[in-house]
This record gives sequence, C-alpha cells and structure tokens, in this order.
Amino acid sequence: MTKLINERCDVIPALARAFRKHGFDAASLSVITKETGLGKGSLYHFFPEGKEEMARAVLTEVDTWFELNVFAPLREEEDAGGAIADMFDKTEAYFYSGQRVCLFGVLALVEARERFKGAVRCYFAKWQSALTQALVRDGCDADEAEELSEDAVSGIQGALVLCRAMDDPQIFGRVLRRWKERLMIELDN
Amino acid sequence: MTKLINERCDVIPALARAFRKHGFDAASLSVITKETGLGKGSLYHFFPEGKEEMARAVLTEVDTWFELNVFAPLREEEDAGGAIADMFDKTEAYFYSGQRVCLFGVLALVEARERFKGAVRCYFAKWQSALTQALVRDGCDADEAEELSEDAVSGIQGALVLCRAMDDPQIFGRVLRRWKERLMIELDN
DNA sequence: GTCTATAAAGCGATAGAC
DNA sequence: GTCTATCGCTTTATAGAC
Repeated sequence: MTKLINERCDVIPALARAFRKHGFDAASLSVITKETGLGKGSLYHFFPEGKEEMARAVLTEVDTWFELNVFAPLREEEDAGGAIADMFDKTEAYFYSGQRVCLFGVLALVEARERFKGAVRCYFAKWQSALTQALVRDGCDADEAEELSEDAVSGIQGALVLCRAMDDPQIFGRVLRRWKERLMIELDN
Repeated sequence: MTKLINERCDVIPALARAFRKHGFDAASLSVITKETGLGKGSLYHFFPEGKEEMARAVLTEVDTWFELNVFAPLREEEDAGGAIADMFDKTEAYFYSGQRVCLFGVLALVEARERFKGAVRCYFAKWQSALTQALVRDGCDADEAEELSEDAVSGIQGALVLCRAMDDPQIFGRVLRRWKERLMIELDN
C-alpha cells in the first residue's frame, strides 16, 4: 500500500476543508495541521511560502474543476440549454446541496481578499461570461443574457450565504431549481 | 463642545467598520483600536466581555435599524407594494450601493458564526418573513410569496458577494433594480 | 519527507496608575 | 474614562535532527 499523502495535490482536499470552515485568517496552522494530519514541517515542505500558497493551491484546484466541468461546457456544448441545466446540477452536487460554502465567495468578503483578488475576480468573471455565452447561443438577447447571468451567479452565492445563516441546507436546492426554471423560461420566449 | 465618544453607542459605527472590513477573527484588538481611536482600556470599559460583546453590540444595532426601517414597514404598511419598493431603496442606500458588506452575511459563512448563530438566523428569518407578508398582502399567492422572498433575500446577499469579488459596486444596484422589477411584475398578475 | 524545538511577533484580556 | 504595562497564550515561520 502506498502512502496516503506523498504529493502536494494529496493535501489539497484537507486544506480546502480547513479554509472553507474558518476562512483565511482564522485557519491557523494548528487548525490546518489537525485537518491535514501533517505537521508544520511537511506543510512547509509542500508549500514553502506558507499559508498563502496553501490557499492559492486550493483556489487553483477549485477553479480548474469548474473550468472543466462547468465553464467549458457552457461555452462550448452544442446543446446550450442542456449545458445550463447541467451547470445547476453540477453546482448543486459540488456544494453538497448547500452544506459546502464557496471558497471564492468566502474570500471575497473580507480584507484577506486583497491577497487573492485576481483569482477571485477571474473565477466569477469566467462563470458569468460562460453562462452569458450559453444563453446567447440558445437564442437569448445579448443584453438580457448578461443581466440574467449576473443575477443567477449572484443568486447562487447568496443561496450559499442564506443556507449557512439559516442553518438550512435545503434552501440551496430550492433557489437553484427556481433559477434553472427562470433561465429555461427565458429561452422558450 | 462635548466629547466625541462618551457612550457605548458612540463607538458602534467604528466597530462596525472594523468587523465589516476584517470579519470577526481577523478584526484584532489592535485593528479595533486604530479604527475607533480608543485604547484597550476604554474598549474594555464599554465592553467588559471583550470582542464578542463588541460584535454583538454592532449586530444588535444593525438589526434594530433594519427592523425599524425595512422589516416593520414590510409587515405593517398599508401600501405593501410601496413598502417593497422602499425596501430596495433603503437596502441600496444602507449598503452604500454595494460598497458596504452585510455584517450578518460575513459572519454567516465561517466558523465564527457559531458565536452569533441566533442573531444571524433571526435577522434573515425576519427579512424573509416580512417580505413574504408584504407580497401576500399585495395579492400574491402564499407559497409563491415564500419562494420569491427566499430568492430575493438571497439575491441581495449574493449581489454583495459578487460586488466584492468583481470589485464593481455597480453590480449591486443593477441586481437590486431587477429584483424590484421581478417582484412588481409578480404583483401585477 | 516528517518530526520537535524554538524564535519573534501578535493575540485577547487584565491590572493599576492617573 | 483612558492610558500603559504586562500576563499567558497562540501565531507564522524557521532550523535541525532523524
């Protein structure tokens, strides 16, 4: 049996858990140590620049997942309506129906965001732009597509906030389902 | 001329700035000291239980403002449609058109929320319930009102997240304006 | 590659002078 | 009511043994 952790990328899921749970500042190295099961020595071996590099690695990993599974299909799939429906399903699955927060969203709100400004902006810009493209490809007016995607992307983030605030993960699925319907109705017109 | 700060409530705006900027954990006492211009001695004089009491005082203040200016009118105003339109205007003004974050939203996302669970939940529950009541009073079906208010309240929070993420405060006004229209159209049916 | 030990700085909170 | 000094603890980061 091989070792559980022998590459940088093996630690990323545990790092993601730590940052999602506590945000950037409150995710101390002792928290990260517990979550990953690795001592400081090992952590600094994989991430010589420390905590910021750890967070950045997680963000890159999340961004790559969305690019592959959500953004690219929205931009390229021939069946644009199907890609949009798929986006909602994949998104609901990714966030474990509202039990997981969005790390980009968490990092966007407070001062720590200055460190990750570029990555955060890029992630949301890609999401909105990809959704806009899918809507346009399916016959939606360009200006209206821009507006709808802005509302839908912020609606998804807001649903994650409301889930945590109300301690009710079901909110996420409900809000997503209704946004899906709203976009589909728009495409029928 | 009287002193600028001689009561607990005089420090609250500065405390709110500190917590909005950094969240709870990263708003250290030295940050708070700078923002308020008060030494630790004075701060502990006004808030003997320390940082948590400071944050709680800010939340109470914000909650009271919304109760008076937004929630109560939604529940009680005779002109329910007008109260809803007013909610959006007051909300946009309160959050300085997206330049200010929602402290309840910030505290909802990470582990620190455990400390303020009750207050956070109560704030959002009141908002959603008050908006639902206004929609129903104006002729909206009860189930649909429940759904619309969930979507609108989360839409507002999400718009604040997206503003920060994209570093574009204008997003807030746009999203709010469209939600206002969506609710108004619903009432016309 | 992983650990322990340790450094230097910052943390929340308290005490006591004024 | 406000300050400074200080406590004990935790923080990030490094060094060096293994």
